Amino acid sequence: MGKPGRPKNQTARREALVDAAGRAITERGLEGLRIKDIAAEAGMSAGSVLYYYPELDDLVLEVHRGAVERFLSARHAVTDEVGDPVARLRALIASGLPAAADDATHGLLYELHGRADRSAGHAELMASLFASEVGLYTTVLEVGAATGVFTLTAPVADLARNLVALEDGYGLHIVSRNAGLTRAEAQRLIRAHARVVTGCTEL
Amino acid sequence: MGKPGRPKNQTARREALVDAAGRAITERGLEGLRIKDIAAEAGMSAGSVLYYYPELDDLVLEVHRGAVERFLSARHAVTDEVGDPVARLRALIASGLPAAADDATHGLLYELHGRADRSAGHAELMASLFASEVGLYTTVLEVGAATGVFTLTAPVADLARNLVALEDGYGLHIVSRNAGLTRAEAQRLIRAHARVVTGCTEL
DNA sequence: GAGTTCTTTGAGTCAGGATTCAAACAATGT
DNA sequence: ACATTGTTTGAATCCTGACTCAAAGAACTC
Repeated sequence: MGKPGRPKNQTARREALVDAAGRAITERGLEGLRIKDIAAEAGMSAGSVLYYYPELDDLVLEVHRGAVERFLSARHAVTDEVGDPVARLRALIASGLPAAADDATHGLLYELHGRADRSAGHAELMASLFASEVGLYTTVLEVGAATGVFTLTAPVADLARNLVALEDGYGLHIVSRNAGLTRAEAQRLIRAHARVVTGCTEL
Repeated sequence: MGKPGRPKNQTARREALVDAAGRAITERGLEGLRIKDIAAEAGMSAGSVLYYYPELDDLVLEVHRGAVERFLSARHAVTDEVGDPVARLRALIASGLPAAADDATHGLLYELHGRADRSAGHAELMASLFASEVGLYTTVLEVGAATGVFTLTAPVADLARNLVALEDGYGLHIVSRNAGLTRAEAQRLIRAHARVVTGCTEL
């Protein structure tokens, strides 16, 4: 029937599996994750999934790692495009909110973050993501302050963390389909906050 | 063996089940929820659980509803104790953060909020909780502004929402065991923010 | 081109948990 | 006391999905 054999190299197949698992999770959620679905999504058999990932948790952790990585490099890319601190900060804020309730990346991230309270690995990833995001805001704020465009009202580390926390809070509500809170509104609110704490009216 | 019969009234048993399910969820998580566990926790048989809740989702939704209710009335109680707007705002902030990583109520809430993206019922509860919390902050801020203790830097509705979003964002990291962020630190950061936007230095 | 190794498959087994259900019995009414 | 109805149980059944494994076959070696 099928076609047993020896088709590909290991790393490529693993990537395919991580990819497939990511899709499966966004579709049915972590709770509804079945290795059969992963296999189907990757176009292989259930046996192969176990062959590469005897411990399913490892696969899920890999999905998380990948999502964090992609998300961060996307944000880096977005902010590196412009030099002006004001435009940068704006871009940073925009890139931190889910595009819509069904934003795939954010959906994945929040779903996987939910594992953090029971899994050290996921907790670590979540914490490192937070730290990196704080880092992004920190540098942008510092550049702005050095240029004189921003007048910071508090230690830059504090401001950066609050901005990330705001993102996370609003992001959570957006992916959760809170009807009283659109993405545009959240963006406006975060910007308003940024305007106050940087003393920069043209934000 | 056991003792079949007709022991109690319906509403009491349902409450017991909701209670038991809540405990089961905090222990093993939503994903590991087994009706056997609920039954054991409630001191009855699996059959009885199905008798009262043929649809398990209804039970979980009830747990969510209960958690939101308790959480809100606790926060109301805390802020109603004091009259001074400054003390009130402080108390409100303190009551919005998880006591620790294993805070039962917050754990439950975040776990259940995670369902919101797939279940309209849970989404509604989450949204209504958000709205209520915004309401709490709104009144405190308004009173403070009227008294002259606060000088608001933006529409009160905006400030209130940002405060709740901050709580949610930091709360998420606290229950997720983010090692780089203690409850005390989060509280300090939110207060610092509040100080800036209310222009109230003694916060 | 025969042997070796690595991959893949799918059928089969196994375990765990949901669901069903008949029996048992308490409460309540008559 | 008897009948009726509402609750409870646990054993039996059914289902789903994880996991096993022997067979098949590709790639690679020499």
